[in-house]
Amino acid sequence: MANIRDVARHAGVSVSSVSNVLNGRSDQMRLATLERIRQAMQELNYHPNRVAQQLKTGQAKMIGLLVPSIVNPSFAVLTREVDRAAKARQYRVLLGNTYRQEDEEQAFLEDMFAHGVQGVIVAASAMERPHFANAARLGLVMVNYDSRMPSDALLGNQPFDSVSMDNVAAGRMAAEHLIERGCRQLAFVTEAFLTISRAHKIEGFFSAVRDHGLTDNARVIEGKALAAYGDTEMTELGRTLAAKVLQQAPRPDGIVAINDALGIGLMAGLRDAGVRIPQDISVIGIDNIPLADLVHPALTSVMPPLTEMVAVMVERLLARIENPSITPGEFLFPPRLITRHSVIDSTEP
Amino acid sequence: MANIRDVARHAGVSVSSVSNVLNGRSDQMRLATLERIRQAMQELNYHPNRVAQQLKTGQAKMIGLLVPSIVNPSFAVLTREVDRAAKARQYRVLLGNTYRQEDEEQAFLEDMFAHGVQGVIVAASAMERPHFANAARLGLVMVNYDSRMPSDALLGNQPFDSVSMDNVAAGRMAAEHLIERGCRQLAFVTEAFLTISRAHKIEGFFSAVRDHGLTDNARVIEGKALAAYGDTEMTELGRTLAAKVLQQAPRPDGIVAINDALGIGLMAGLRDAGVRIPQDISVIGIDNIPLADLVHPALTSVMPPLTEMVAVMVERLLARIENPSITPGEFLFPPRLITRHSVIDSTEP
DNA sequence: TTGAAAGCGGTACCAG
DNA sequence: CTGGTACCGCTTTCAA
Repeated sequence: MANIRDVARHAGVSVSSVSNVLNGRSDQMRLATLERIRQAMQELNYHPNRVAQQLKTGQAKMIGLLVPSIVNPSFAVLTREVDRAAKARQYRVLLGNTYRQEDEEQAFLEDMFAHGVQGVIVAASAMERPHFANAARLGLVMVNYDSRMPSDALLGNQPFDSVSMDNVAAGRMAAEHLIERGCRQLAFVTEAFLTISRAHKIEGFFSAVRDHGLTDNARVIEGKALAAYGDTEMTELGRTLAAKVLQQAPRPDGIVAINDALGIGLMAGLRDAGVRIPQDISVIGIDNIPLADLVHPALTSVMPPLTEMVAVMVERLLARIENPSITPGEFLFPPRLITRHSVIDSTEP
Repeated sequence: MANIRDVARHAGVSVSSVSNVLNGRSDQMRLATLERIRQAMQELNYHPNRVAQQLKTGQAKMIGLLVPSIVNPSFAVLTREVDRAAKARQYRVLLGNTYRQEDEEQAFLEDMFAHGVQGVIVAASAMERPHFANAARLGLVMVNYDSRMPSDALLGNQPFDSVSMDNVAAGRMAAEHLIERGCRQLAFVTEAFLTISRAHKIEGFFSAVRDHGLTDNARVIEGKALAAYGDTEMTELGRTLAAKVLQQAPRPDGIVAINDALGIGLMAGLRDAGVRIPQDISVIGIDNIPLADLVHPALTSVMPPLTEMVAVMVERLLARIENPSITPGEFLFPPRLITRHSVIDSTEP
């Protein structure tokens, strides 16, 4: 591995000159010198040592990505997008699975400091935990994805950016789709633990229901999952909640599931009970995980515009690393409806 | 961020002493000094700068993980296990999605050098591509997971470790399970592109078939996927191949799918054609992705003992970084059968 | 326009 | 047992 001195010697110039071309300050340089340096780099197959650069400049060219579990397809897709966006700007991704555990999160943040990583994307974590605020105070730039803040009291003076789908709109969009397709007895099925994004989805759901004068026919059905980070648990919960749905009188004919995994479990549970989907009951999810396409009937879902969201997250992260005085902001993205086959189409025979 | 000099000053000792306790060379040290240093570290909330350590020692405390696509659940699970194993040894994981593209792989390897990463786990890639051998020559330690070598001619003098499930045994185990459960018309359904692991699975399949005198009733059914790295593609291929399966005469009553994703698509396609699973046709996959549990009927599958395999991969990686003279080896792991509900149980009524 | 040299935060050798 | 110091590879003044 050749180093900058080798290149300088080989080109018969000083180290500084090589450093200058490395950093794009070759405008004032004599062309012949520039050429000689370029040549030398080529011939020695020189690649600057990022570690040394980093030690000197404090710039890591790495961003951290903290996810509850990479095995959850939503986060796998997020990770791919982040990797893509980072690569486009010559950054690499340091991944951490924290299973929503405080000690893992804490350890991950400490490692980010130790590795000189200045920016981290934090997905779906309880950002009110003190170690996040603490890390922010110590200069770590963070962008939150799909916040789980328990209250929005803090919004506006958070120490990090927040990028989410407009969950109120998503809840409304889901409910409205069901209503449009002719459903009149609506239910919102969810995990009992209330996060801000869940509260927003429910809020949107009820706002649509209200607009259509269906308030008396709408309700929330909830149950408690054993663990909240896997999809298996969500699916199991959905399956369990099928019974609860069928106990309702009058029985719902349209259901919004808080996320696709739960919706898929719910469909399985309903089917086991002899219910036909969508003929007897329509189901719509929120998330649009790849699995939605593979079940039968394929699950209609409301999806976040992930690529755009990730672009903004990475952009903000790098901008705020550059210029720490930028005030953190909140970014909301409109959801999109992906129509598949789990919602009845009354226009068809 | 306090540095080692701050600690030394605070404790009234020299930098070297602090460095010594940092590196566990405190045995010869006066206890009082040790204590003072410990105290100082505490009080200043000192965390050694890994970047500086790395520049000095060349040790990165990071390992690279190259996967075709993190969105493929098999690789997501692999990634989680690698992250776990790495964490247990105080390492972090640098992730790269390369979509099996040469330029992406090449760029990833170069970045590993630039970041001072000395060990990389390479999953399911075409290891005969020259940039891998080249990276090995330049000192990068690699462990291959689930090799895609087109021929085993090179085995034994490869520049990297190779860790795989015993694919012959896996193919045999799958076929034997079907036969035991009463299937007599067997088919092996696969993607047409032949990798070594695929060839081995097919070999195992036929060896079981032969042992039971069923050779005349067994065949391979294959199709070409548009892209080979995603699961969506595999699932689509499976769906497509359902028609081909149903054209066979006599119709198969037991199918081994080259991987779970394809098996899941196949089940979807068969179901759409009115075939009941497992009553009409049994399906068994190879992989055991989390999805297998979420579809209906849940997919019986042959699984690699992933946790053990990852433990070996990480162990070998770190051992060979420590001592580059260790000869690369090949490690084969026996598969396990995970019984679910996609294979008929003739013992039940 | 180019070069010399200090220093980023550690490590490790050698002296005392 | 502890301290002084050269050095890892690069960036960045400051001088020439």
